Amino acid sequence: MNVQTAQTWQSVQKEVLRRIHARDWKPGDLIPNETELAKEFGCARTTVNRALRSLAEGGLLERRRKAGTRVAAQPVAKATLNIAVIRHEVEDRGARYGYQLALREVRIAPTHISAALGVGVQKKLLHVMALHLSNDAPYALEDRWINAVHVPDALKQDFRSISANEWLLQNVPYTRGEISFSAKPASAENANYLNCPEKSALLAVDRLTWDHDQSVTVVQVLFAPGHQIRTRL
Amino acid sequence: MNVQTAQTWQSVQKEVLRRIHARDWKPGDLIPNETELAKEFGCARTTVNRALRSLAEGGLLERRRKAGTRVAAQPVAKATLNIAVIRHEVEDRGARYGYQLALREVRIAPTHISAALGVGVQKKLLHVMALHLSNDAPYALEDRWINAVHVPDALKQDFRSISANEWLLQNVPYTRGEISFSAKPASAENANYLNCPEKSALLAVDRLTWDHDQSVTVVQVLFAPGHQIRTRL
DNA sequence: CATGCTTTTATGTTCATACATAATAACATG
DNA sequence: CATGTTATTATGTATGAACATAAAAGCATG
Repeated sequence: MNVQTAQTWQSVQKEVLRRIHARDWKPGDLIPNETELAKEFGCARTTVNRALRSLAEGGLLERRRKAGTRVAAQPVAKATLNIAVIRHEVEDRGARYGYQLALREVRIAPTHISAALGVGVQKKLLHVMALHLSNDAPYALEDRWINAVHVPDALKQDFRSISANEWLLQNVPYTRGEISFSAKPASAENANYLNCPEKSALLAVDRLTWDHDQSVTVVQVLFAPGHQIRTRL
Repeated sequence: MNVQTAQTWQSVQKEVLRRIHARDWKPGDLIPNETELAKEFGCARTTVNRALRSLAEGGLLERRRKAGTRVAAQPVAKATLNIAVIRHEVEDRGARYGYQLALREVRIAPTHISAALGVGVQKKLLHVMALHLSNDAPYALEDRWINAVHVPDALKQDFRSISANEWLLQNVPYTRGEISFSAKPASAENANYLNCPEKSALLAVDRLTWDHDQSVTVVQVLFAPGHQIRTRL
């Protein structure tokens, strides 16, 4: 019984982490319950709970009432990607941000777009394409459709000085969304904007956002060849 | 003062979320402090704290001592990707998983690999390539180097029936890692394994993991063309 | 007016206690 | 022995009170 004092939940977490990394507690193992740990560490059960809950949220522990807490058999690595405004992404890398509106039109969308947005095929939607630049070089190509029925204010915007990306985030709330990452070959049009060979491998990020039961926007962002999205584990 | 009873931190969070989505509290706005909200909701400050802290962790609120809590000016969308064992990824999609070891060798690594792992250029490392199959079709190509100095047990494994991916997760702990996503054109060798045209756009996931100050492994996983990594926002 | 010290304040955390809830284990009953 | 009921238990949550801490704001001093 290693009774210590002046425990913070972080210090409890740190010790638990140490034991997991040292393999005192191996993947799949049941660890002592909160009451026992609290006694051992000389702190309140609340404090142990805080430490363990936080680790469970990170996927390193699995907890179930009555069954207890065990070390995750295979810690599902949770990579948290911060999908920021593209301007900030560029500026954070210490580069000069540039923006060019490539196209703005109101028209009937291709069926796969209106289907994704869940609007009638005959509805006119706002279509915006824009190029984001980093130190004057093409950085990303944004191809976006906005549900003009749900977001009529978007029709008043010309998106010449502010990107749809930023305008929407500041002006239109959303309650949920989907995001997907994939690789796509550059079309002739893509290649033209991004100044790269046709069929180059491009990283594509597709997003679809909803405000309650109304779709807001669907967007594909194509990054210039070589672009990486990185994060810690 | 809308005094309610029987408050749970989830119900407080729900109401706060409602106000943000309804734009009662707009991006950038300062919201009432914990004590005031606790009074309004008729619950303890601790309960309000729990609700707001959780929202702040999700990036929707920004909190600073003394300065107070404000709605994030632009909610940085945090996409949490679950990087699971590839076998589980395939099985979760309801497909039959298959595994083929393509190559296993112990040799001096290319300099960019030994540099990434932070080992001397003359050190021999374990190199493993394997193909993961979904319903007998190529799903992903795993190209991995293992730091045999730090993980000598890996040399005893032949990786013919269990993938290095799974063996490492179950047997070797790590304390931190980096992960990056990008798009790459298929090399002739890639194309051969993945049964796709050369120069196809492939989604690449690169991982580098460390156990304290010792590198464990560096791996590149190339997914077959068309593969998507999806998640909710 | 700049600079450093002090006060104030909102969030952050700990604690003991109490009760809620999910899930297992034990038991009873047919 | 199968099945449904009950007790037990570990985590989950709420509370009030107290103190910690970061940071802004106010104040004083040169």
